[in-house]
Amino acid sequence: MTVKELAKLCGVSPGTVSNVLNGKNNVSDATRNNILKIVEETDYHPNYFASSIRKKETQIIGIITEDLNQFTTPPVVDALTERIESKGYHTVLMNMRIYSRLKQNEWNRSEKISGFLQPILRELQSIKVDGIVYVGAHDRELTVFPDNHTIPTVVTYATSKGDRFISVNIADEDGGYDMTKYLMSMGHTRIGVITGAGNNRHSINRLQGYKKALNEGGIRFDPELIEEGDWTMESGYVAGKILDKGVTAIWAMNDDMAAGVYRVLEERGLKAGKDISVAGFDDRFGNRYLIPSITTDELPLTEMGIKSAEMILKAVRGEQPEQRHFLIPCKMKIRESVTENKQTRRSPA
Amino acid sequence: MTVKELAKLCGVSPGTVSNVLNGKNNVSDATRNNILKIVEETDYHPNYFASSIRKKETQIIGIITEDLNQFTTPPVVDALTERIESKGYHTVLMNMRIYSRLKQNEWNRSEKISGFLQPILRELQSIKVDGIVYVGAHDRELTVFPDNHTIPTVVTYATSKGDRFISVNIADEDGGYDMTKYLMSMGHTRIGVITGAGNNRHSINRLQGYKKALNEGGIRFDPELIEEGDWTMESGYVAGKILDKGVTAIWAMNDDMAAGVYRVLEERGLKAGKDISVAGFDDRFGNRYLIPSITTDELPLTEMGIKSAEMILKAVRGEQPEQRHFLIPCKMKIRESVTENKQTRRSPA
DNA sequence: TTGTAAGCGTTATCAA
DNA sequence: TTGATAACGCTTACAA
Repeated sequence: MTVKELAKLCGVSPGTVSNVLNGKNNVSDATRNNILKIVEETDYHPNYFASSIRKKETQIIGIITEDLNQFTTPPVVDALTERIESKGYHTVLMNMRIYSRLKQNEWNRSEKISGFLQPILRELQSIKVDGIVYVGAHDRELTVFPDNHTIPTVVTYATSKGDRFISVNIADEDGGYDMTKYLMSMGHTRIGVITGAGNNRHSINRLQGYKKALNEGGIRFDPELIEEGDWTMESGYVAGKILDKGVTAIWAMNDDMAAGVYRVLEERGLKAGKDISVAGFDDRFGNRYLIPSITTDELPLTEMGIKSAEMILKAVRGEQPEQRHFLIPCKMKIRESVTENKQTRRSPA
Repeated sequence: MTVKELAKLCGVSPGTVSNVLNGKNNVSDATRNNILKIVEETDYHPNYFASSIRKKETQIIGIITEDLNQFTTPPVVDALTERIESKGYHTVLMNMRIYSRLKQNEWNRSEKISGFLQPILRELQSIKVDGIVYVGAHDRELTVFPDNHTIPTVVTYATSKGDRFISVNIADEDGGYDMTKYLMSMGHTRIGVITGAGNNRHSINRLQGYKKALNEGGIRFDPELIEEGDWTMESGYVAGKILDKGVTAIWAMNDDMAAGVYRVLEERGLKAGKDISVAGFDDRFGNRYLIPSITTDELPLTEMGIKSAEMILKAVRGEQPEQRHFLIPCKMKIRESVTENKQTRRSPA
C-alpha cells in the first residue's frame, strides 16, 4: 500500500493524502476526515525511509552506550528513551560493548574506544540522526569524538574534553560530602575510605567531598586512612585491612567494595552496624543482599537519563541550554550498617 | 555529497559507483580501485534511507524487549546484537518498559502488553525490518502478536502460543533436576523448596525437575516441603519458615529469595553451609554479596542471545531451523552454601 | 482547497 | 565493463 494507491481509494491526489498525514492545515475537514477514515480501515503506514529522504529532519536520536552490561547503563537508557519517545522522537541504540572487547587495563585507552566509535558514528550519520546521546560506562574525559563531528551531542556518565559537549553527570563531590557529613553526625571522626581506581574521576571527586566535610567539621584529613581499591569486591576485601588503623567507620566508594569489607568482618567475627560502621555507594542492590542492610548513596540514574533527554531535545531544536554541565545529586539511603559511634569521647568531666 | 557528485568526481556514471559500493563484480579492477580511493578521500557515505527504498531487504533486525531493566535482559541483548551485527545486519532496539508501566498484578495481562506492542510493531513494520527478536522479561506464553503479523520472528525468554514462533528458552526442568541431584548427592533427602509465583512457567518447570530427581532417587515427593514465593527477597524471608519442617537443605528458585532465607538464618543465629544447606538459582550476582557465597545455577543468558541470533538470521534468509523450540542448559555454580548433610543416617549397624 | 509534477539519493534494468 | 534511464514512495512547489 502506497500513498498513490491510498489516494486512488480516497478519490484524491497523493499530495493531499500526504498533507493530511503530515498535519498540514491546507485541507478541508471533509476530505481530511474521509482520508483519515480510510487510512484507519486499510491500516496504511507510510514508508519511513521514503519520507526521510525528502525531509531534512529524521526525528531520530541515536543513543550510544559504552556498555549495556554495565549496571548503570540500562536505567539511564530506559529513562532516556522514555522521555525522548514521549516527545515524538525515535531512538536508535548502538552498544559499543567496551567491557567485553577490551581488557581491563585498556578501558581508558581512547584510541581503542575511538576505533569502536568511528563506525557507529558513520552509521548514525548515514541514518541522519538529529542528535546523539553518549552514555558512558564510567565518568571519563572523552577524547574519542573526531574533530569533524558536528551532530548535536550530549554526553552522560562521561565528561567532554573542554567545553565541547553538554554533559550530565553524578554530583560525586556532593555525594562524598553528604556521606561523610552523615558519618560525622553519627559521631565518627576516624573514617576509613576505600576509593575506586585512583585515576578515576568518581574517586577523585568523592574524595574531594570527604575532605571538604572533614574540613568543615574541623577534622584533620589523614592520608593514612585512605586505601585504594579498584571497584571490585576483592579489592574491598584487601583494603579491609584499614580496620586495623583504629577507624570507627569505613566508607567504601561502591557497594561491591563494601561487600568485600563485610567479608573481612565476617572472618573476624565482627558485625557492621554493631562493632563498626560501614557505608557504601551506588545502592546497586537495594537492601536485598548485604546483612545487615547497607547504608549507601543511590546513583541518580533515572534523573540523569531524564536530564540528558531534555538537553538533547533542546540542542536538536537549536535552543540554548541554561548551562553546559549538569551534576545530578545522589540520594542517601540510611539503613542498618552505620550506627552511632560508641567510642565517642564524652565531654571531659 | 551524493552518488551523482561522486560519480562526476570519479569520471564514471552513478550506476557504476553504486555497483562498486555494493560489492558487485561487474566492474573492472581499475575503475573499482579508483572509485574506492576517492570514496575514502571524500569520506562519502551513502544515504541509508535512499538505498532502503529501492532495496527489498533492509538488513535490519528489530529487537523488542519487554523490559530493559529486568536483569536478565541486557546480557541477552548484548549477545544478540553482537552476533547479528557480526553478520552484517543492523539492529534497532525497542523497549516496552512493562515493569514501570504496569502494576505487578498486571504483568500477565496480555491485552495490556498487546497495547504496548502494537505501536512498536507498526514502527518496525514501517522501517521494514527483515526480522524481529522478542526478548521477554520472564517466560510467559505469548498471545500478544496480532494475527496478521507476518515478519519472521523469534521469541526468547518467552514461549509462543502454539507453534507460531521459534522460541529459545531456559532449560528450567533440567536446572531443577541438576540442582536437586546435586543436593541429593550431598546427602540431603528432605529438601525444602521455595518456588516463584505459582502460575509461572519457570516455577512449574523447575519443580518438575525437582520431582523427577527425587523420583529417580527413590525419595517420595512431599508437598509439605514446598512453599510458594513471588521471586522477591521478602517472599523468601517469609517462606523461610519452611526451616521448621525438619529440612536439611532449602532450594530457593532464585537468588533473591535465597537472600531472604539468609536473613532468617541470621535472625536465628544459623549459618548457611554449616547448620543447613541453602541453594539459589540465576547466579544473579556471582559470589559477591551473600556470605557465605551461594551455590546456585547460572542462567544461560549469553547463550540464549547467541541462539536467538542464529535463528532469526536463518529465518530471515528463508532457511528452515532444525527445530522450533530450544532449551538452553544452565550451569551449576558450586560454592559454599551447600555442604554435606551431617544428619544423614549411617547405614544401620 | 486540490491536483500535477518535479524532486530526494539510491538501486535495478537494459542497452551500448 | 559501462552508461542511460526508470523506478522506489514520499514530500513539496506551484499551478489550477
